[in-house]
Amino acid sequence: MKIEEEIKQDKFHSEYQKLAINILFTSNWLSANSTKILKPYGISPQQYNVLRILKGQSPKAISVSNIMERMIDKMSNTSRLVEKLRQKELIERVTCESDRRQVDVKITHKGLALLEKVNKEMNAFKNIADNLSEQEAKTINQLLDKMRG
Amino acid sequence: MKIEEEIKQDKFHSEYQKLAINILFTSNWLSANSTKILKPYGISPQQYNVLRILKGQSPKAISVSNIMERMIDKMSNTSRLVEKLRQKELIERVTCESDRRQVDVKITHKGLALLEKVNKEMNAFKNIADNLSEQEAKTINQLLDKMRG
DNA sequence: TCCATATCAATGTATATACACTTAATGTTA
DNA sequence: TAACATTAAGTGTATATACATTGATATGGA
Repeated sequence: MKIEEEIKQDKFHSEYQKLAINILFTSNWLSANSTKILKPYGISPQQYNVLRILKGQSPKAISVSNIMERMIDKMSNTSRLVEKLRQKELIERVTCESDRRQVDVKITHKGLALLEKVNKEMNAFKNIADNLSEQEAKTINQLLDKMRG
Repeated sequence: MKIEEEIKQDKFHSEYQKLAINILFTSNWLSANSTKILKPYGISPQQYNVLRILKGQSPKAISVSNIMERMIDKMSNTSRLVEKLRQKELIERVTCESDRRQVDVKITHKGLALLEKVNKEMNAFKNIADNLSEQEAKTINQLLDKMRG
């Protein structure tokens, strides 16, 4: 559906302004979708993002600041997110011996098992694939990268 | 900068997964930018969105639920946002006489004046225009609309 | 008219977020 | 090595958010 209809605004100041609004709107649309899928599993999209990052490094551990660098939303509070995941026993956290300021974080078997189940449902990206060709997805990816400069 | 570098992830499961992440990341990037510009004016991006919607209707008033329909983030709490703006005297709120469940909301002179000043700075969209042609912006807009189905 | 249902806005509450500040450990250099 | 700067992580706090619920009004059918 056209963004004009989604937010009932029939004209925009420019194609660029419309683009900014379209990106924000689409992002919220994607988030709402993930939140809904993740809810029954008791994790937020941000926590899911952290779990995926840790799975990507598994079985190695990485530091909290390394997690932060890899997060989609750099502004979120990684320490507290990690603590939430630890309470659920989805990750483990150990002080790094060689640099005692750092904390080594690693996904647990329980975390990997959860991710396995969730990922199946997270073929929410299937929705996207239903509407766009792979080439079209690639085009947007290239243009967004270009846009951010 | 390529999304791969932004979040230090060198490969994705598919072009579609990459697209979802790219949209979320770019949206956060835009939000962080607006938050920074708006901060000295004491309003949040959501409050800015509401003010713009009200300006679009000015001098007419619209109901809280009409505002909600037009918001980029439909999930936010419009009642409370409106109350914040009222406290700052940027809008006014009157119970609708013909339907006493509704509330008529209208932007004030003070609100319009603030928007005027902010909008000048909000040519943050200039950043986008620096990197993309109008045709490229249009292409992304069309593809995002198509993507949401 | 009466009652069930729908709609509009507001509120309660748990959680999340932004952002400044603190604490502890490590690096640097005079 | 003492003094200062930097880095990593955690914390305090005000605000924002998601989401269920409430309360008031309106609507539509028996």
